[in-house]
Amino acid sequence: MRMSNGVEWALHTLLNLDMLGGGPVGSGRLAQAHALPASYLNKQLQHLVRAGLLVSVPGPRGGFRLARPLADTTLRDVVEAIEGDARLFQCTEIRCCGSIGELTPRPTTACAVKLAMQRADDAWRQALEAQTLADIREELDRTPHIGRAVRSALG
Amino acid sequence: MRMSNGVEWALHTLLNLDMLGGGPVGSGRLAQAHALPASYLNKQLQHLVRAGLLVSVPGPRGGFRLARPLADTTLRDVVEAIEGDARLFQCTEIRCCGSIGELTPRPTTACAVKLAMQRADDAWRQALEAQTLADIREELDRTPHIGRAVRSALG
DNA sequence: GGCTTACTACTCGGATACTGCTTGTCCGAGTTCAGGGGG
DNA sequence: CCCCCTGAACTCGGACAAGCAGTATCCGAGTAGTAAGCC
Repeated sequence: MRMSNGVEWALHTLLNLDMLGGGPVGSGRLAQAHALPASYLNKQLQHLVRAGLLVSVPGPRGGFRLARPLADTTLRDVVEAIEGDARLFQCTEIRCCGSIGELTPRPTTACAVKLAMQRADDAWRQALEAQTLADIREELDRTPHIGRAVRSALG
Repeated sequence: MRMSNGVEWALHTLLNLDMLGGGPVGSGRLAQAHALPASYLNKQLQHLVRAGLLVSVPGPRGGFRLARPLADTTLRDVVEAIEGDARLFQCTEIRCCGSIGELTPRPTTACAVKLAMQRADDAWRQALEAQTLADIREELDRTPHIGRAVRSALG
């Protein structure tokens, strides 16, 4: 149960785009910034476009730019854009199968195991939602040479 | 990023073992209880043995029995026994790669993205740890026919 | 009759194939820009 | 000199393979129980 690398790529790319300002940047240069496979990064950024976090501009001088300020984008938005919004734990209702399932009437209440795992899932998503990319950007700005390097590499 | 089915299987199996009392139960019967593939369930239960949640008894009349009361086993114990204790988000330090990485000195502080994701990870694990299997057992006992069915199917 | 011993049946445990998803790559559709020709 | 048109280059977007973890299965090692043989 490992999260896709695309989440890390997406987060750093969003932060880089914010440090550069408004203009669109192509996936090729964004990939070069962190030595990532360009086409595959492009694929991940398409997920962010569909989720409304990025806007894509076709043609020469095109690329991707932020759809809204980083303060309005939470970690949860990014994770769910890449990974989907499926639950970490998927209940397959095995309580209704096999010899035990046949000996019990159709349950009317939700599976207690499922509910317990969902509580943890909710805590995770809530913690993700409580942190915006602007918070991380602020953290990064404590070391100013990072922003300078980004502008120097991509600007 | 989906959790393995083995977690669900392990949780229900642990609960079933507790409802039956102390004696060891073979993986064949435990699997039959929920119509699961026996050998594969066996593999998952081996993980629980290595984690110290179960004790295995070889030979005829052998099987698996609980190593300790359910009140001493948390959801986190089970999840980490099956899935391992690796972080959901694994930072690959791409900030040090590519053209940006070459323009920045070796960072002395931890990656801000990594830290933010770890905070959510910690919230998840904490929520898992706050719930014991005894709590779920208590929830299940609200509908007594479940326990009767388990004892009737496996006892 | 009681004890020892060999055998059988049943269990866990790990080694061995198979499947689906994540990862990675490639090519086509669309758009902007530049340059040349015409008015 | 200005405008229009054609072509080329560059971008995103989705379709097409490769690698790997999760899934499923099988067989061997070991043990408890049983039954037969011996004292």
